[in-house]
Amino acid sequence: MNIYDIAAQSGVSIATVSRVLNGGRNVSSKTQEKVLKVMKEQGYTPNAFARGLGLNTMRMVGLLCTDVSDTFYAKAVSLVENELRRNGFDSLLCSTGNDFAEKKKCIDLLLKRRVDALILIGSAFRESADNSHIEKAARQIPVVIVNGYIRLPGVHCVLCDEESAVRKNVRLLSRQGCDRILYVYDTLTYSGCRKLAGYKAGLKDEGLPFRKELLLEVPKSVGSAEKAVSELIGSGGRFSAVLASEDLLAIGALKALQKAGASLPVIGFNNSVLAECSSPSLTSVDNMLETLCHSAVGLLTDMMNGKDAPQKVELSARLVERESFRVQEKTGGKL
Amino acid sequence: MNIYDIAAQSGVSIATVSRVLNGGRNVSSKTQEKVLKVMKEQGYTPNAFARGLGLNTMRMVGLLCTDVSDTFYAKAVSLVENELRRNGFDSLLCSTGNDFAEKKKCIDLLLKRRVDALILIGSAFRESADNSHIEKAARQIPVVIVNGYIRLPGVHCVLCDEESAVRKNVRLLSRQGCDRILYVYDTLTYSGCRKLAGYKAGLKDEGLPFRKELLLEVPKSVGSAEKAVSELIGSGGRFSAVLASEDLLAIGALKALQKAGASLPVIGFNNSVLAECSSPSLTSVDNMLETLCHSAVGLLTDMMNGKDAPQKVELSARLVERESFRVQEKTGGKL
DNA sequence: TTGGGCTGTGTAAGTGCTTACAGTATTGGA
DNA sequence: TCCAATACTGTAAGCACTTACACAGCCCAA
Repeated sequence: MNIYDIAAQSGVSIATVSRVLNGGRNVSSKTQEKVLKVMKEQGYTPNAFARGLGLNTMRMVGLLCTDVSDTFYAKAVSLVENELRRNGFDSLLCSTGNDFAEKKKCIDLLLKRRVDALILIGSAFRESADNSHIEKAARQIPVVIVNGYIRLPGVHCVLCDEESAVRKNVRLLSRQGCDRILYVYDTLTYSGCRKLAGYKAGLKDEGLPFRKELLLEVPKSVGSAEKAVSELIGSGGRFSAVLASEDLLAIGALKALQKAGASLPVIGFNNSVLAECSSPSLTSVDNMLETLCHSAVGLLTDMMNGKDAPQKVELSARLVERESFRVQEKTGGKL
Repeated sequence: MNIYDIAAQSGVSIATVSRVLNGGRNVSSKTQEKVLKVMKEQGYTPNAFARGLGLNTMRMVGLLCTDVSDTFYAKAVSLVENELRRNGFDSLLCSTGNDFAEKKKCIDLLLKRRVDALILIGSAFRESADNSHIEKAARQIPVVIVNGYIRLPGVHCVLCDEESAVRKNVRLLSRQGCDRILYVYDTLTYSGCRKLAGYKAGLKDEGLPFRKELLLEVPKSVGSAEKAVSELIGSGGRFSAVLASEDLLAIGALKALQKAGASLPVIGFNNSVLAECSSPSLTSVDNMLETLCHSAVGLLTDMMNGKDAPQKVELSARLVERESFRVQEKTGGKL
């Protein structure tokens, strides 16, 4: 069943059928109706590959994501996918894990698929790393990074000012009298570096000394954060509040504190579902993921339509206060 | 840059180049090397659309998922995508939400894209619903449902025996002396119905009466479950344990209990990250998602290779005990 | 020396669509 | 009544690949 069959049965040429397929411009409404009717009767579906070959696009966008099973990235993928579909694009998903080589391979894979654009979601990018594969992609198609930043020609970035967010948090805690703020973090991606910078800047703002022993780098899981914080407490580490680069880590810290019978302000990051799940529920930074994803797709479609788009879009974050912020007021810090 | 250019520069015909592209059978190793070298030099990438047209496949699989931002589904998508990629297939993702029409539209979309197979993930299927679109898909390509079940020709299902799991949980709680077990659930998908059936069967096993007032249907969120359970407690509802169809709901219940100053055994379902995040951490049913996803892709590839595959694969679930199961022992139920 | 089988290669006919260009019919104004 | 403009429609040439089939060259057994 192809365009020739439809043409024959409609008594028109394949060109006319094709025109109907592509919106029916330059086709009399009578002819169009006739052709559409035959198509429907025959249950005809145009061959997407042939179409792709002719139009040189299948309206697909590649989504490269570090880990879809991560709550935060999953949300981003969901938002982006929906927005793309609303714009007539389907999403080819690659969830790569943190492995650099795997990411590279996936970008190649997506380019081979001839996707129309690429969206990189929290892909643990660092400016310092070898980003030649991204550069290569950007030479061919529009590339947008969600919640990350690399300064490269043709690579557009949509992110929120996480540095300021953390900085503000430090200030908040300091003004509440917390002078020893523990910072728990995982991988130092671009985002990770910015947050750490915010932590340091916040300390400086408040005239607090930066102490190496209040930095805790751990793998990204509740368990590892809990263990690390417990150990710190066990070995006599003293701190009066906890800031984390990720809700998961904040929750781990919260658990460690609970076990130690302590109750300190804890602030997470990403404002994921997890924040609602912990007890006490977790105060967290909302990095405006909805808006980010919306803008990302907006940028992309603009670029695909030949308009030019800003190289960097940066939003402000928003603190969502929950119980973990107020605990100190009730019970007093104990560490 | 196309196959003609490569052929010309290699001094061979396009047929030979094509053969090299497709594995190099019937090509002398000398010729193959020569062609590969030219390809590399020229940075040649074969056109995927033309390839798709010729081979009638682009090695893509459609992933239809109710909601990728849901922790459980996200994990499934991640596992499936990885496994597919390992088998040389890319994943076209559609996250539809619960809307029936949207799902239908997405299946059509994916069929139009000429995907090689379809994987339906937790797509809230009901046997009773109109599944004609799925049936239609199954007539064209292999279809596998992960964690759901519909009895339809050509539709293969991979799931775990959730009914038995819940039934066993009821028994466990009953043997601990809990005679009024609250069941909190959300949508009655196939999976949802099976779990509810397990609850009822478990009660019967233990000679406990089924009480309508111990059923709580709520939207799938922490907040709604918390609210509903709080209200139940407030209005004098009495129960001695909580079973939930979903970790989110279990956590909501846990929070309501905490607020009421009560401590009862609570068991969730899915064994998601959330279970580790709550305090007390949540005992939950592991429905073997890794194995399910692995088998699903196995089935699919078998089917695509013309082998026949079982219509239904059913695994046993596994209870993962955490703190929320043991609370009663420490503090005694209070409701 | 011949012929059959094998290996490697090329020719050409698909694969199903888009679209530039040409051509026909129709309309309206002069 | 005629001509130009307009509105449709068709022809045919892409698009970049795959692969059936033919064939050339080679080896080896008869």
